[in-house]
Amino acid sequence: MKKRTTISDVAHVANVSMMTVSRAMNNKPGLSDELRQKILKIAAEMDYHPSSIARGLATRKMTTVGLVVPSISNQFYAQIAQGVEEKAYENGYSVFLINTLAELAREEAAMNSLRAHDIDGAILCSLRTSQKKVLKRIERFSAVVLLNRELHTPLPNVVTICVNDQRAAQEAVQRFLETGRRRIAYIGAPENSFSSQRRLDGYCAALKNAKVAIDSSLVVHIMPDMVNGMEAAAMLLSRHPDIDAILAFNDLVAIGVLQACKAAGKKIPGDVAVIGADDIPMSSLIVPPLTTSRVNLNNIGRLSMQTLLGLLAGEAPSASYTIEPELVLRESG
Amino acid sequence: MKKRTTISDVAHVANVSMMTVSRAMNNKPGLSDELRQKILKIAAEMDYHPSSIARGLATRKMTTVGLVVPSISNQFYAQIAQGVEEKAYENGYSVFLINTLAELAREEAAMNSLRAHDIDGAILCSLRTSQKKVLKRIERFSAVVLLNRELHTPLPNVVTICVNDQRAAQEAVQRFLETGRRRIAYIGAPENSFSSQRRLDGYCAALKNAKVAIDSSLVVHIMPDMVNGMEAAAMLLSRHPDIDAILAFNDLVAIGVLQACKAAGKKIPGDVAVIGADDIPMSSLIVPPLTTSRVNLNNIGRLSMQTLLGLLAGEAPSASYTIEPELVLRESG
DNA sequence: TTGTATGCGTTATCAT
DNA sequence: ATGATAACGCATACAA
Repeated sequence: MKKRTTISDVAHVANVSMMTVSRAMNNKPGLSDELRQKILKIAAEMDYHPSSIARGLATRKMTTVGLVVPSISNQFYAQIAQGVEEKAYENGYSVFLINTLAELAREEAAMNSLRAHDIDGAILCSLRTSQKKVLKRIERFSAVVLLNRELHTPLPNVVTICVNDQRAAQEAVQRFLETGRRRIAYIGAPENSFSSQRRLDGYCAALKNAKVAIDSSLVVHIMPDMVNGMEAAAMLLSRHPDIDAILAFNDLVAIGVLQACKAAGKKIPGDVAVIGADDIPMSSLIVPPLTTSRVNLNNIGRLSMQTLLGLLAGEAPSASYTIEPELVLRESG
Repeated sequence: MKKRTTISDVAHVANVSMMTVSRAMNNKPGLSDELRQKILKIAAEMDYHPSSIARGLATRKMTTVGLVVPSISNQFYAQIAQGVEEKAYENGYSVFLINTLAELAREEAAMNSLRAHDIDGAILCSLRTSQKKVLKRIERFSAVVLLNRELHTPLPNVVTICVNDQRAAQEAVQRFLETGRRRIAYIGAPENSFSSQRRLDGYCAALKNAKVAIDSSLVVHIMPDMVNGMEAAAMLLSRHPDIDAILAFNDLVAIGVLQACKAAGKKIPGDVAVIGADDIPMSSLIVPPLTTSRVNLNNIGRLSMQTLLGLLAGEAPSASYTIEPELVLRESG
């Protein structure tokens, strides 16, 4: 490995002080344009790139941010991550990626790691850590964006961005009701998932509005993926053959549900209507095309990073954003 | 934001020197067990976490690695990233994530950024940068893993890991030939994609072995996603109605192909057989289930990180790995 | 316009 | 076993 070129190396070659090189590199005033150009040229020739850690130590700004997600292999977070990274790149920031697998210990480890790396800000997605502990950790960061996680105590350096899961679920169930369904099941994520909880609230609200009794045996909680969705739906359909609609936590689960319905000989949407959430790319391509609620995840990622940048710049943006999903009516429900 | 607790703060409270605290925190010899415990306890109470950037500046080891991918929203890379991050976490490393969108300028920017951040090593996926420039950049890193990119000049600090795309494609085409197909199309990624190039090589090799003439009008290059796959297949089928098999660059493209076939009234696999690559989760669930070649992407990610760690530890592992995909026969071909 | 001294938080090295 | 000092690479504050 080639040795690092330092500002001192450049200063020597250019026959100036380190400070002059520093000023030239950072586009700061205090030297003639001619000299600046000369230094920049020498730096380029020497392939000099300032050490951001040394700079960070000196300035206490690392131009790095942390992105904490349950799992980057989940398309939901991958698309958000793409948006975050794009916006970060556009603004000269680098991003640390950390997966937590939705485990509390990992979430804590993630926040400690980010702190150790002196990140400027963090985007924390779907945190399951308790309110109290979140507050405890957040006070060590200068700026935080909380995605799909509410915070009861507003803080000046924190913005929350939440998808309106409740409204989306409520609309979906209303759609079921309008098309004559009455035995409506909900396949949610684990109970400590805030998103799933909010979707359950919407589900209950819609049923209550329509004066349809809530049957708790029609509500199940699973780790939300295709296979579990399929199994949960198969179980529900065998125990409750009268089910005529299923609201799924997300599209992955919904696609599993579709498979289970086919296997059980149920026509979709004739016998059972199905609605998912997220509108992942495959949802429009499977048979039947899935009715779902859509949010632009890439935009959410970009918005999150943009908001974080605002916070870092000292702006005082609104303490919370709500992203409104749009119900996409296709054939499954 | 709360002010950072430093080693000096802890030293004061514990009434010892900074060095003693440092030794205690790093489990180094040079102090009684009793004192070590006392210091550790005080550090914990003060919520002291060493600054990795300061430590990095002093030791020139940042315990960070860079992961460069074309796009994290592509499931292929997302799953690899998951494996990389998991293995990194297990070994106390943090990972910088950078998307390049397969753009050369971005790839260069990515490598400069990683260098500026003094990362210990990098995992570079599907790099399109020229051999010469890659060598130029790589010499600044102490360890590099190149994924799905060959390097003609072996270097002591570089390991390449490649999926055997050629063999996989060759096997797929052989399968087509064995089932009587003769008009076999290939829908590949852009021409500067090494993976796609290798798949094309396999495609040609299989045809040559079977003494089937290669018709270049049956080969097209697209940005590999579902929609483009669908459009490319529709175009191919309308121009060449006699096509009886299509090899797709990956499953996403293959799924698009499936849609196009249905729209064109082609039975699968009766009229047209289709084989993809990657075995993404949905491939087994769509109708008809997709024949494809499978590699364990999470494992590849873990292997990459493991290999990088080995390199950093000064081990001299084999200069290259080849991952052998497995043809998964389902119903589409 | 340019340079010097100092500090960021930590560890290596050398001393005690 | 413990501590003092320098150094890592850079920028801030101040001086010239």
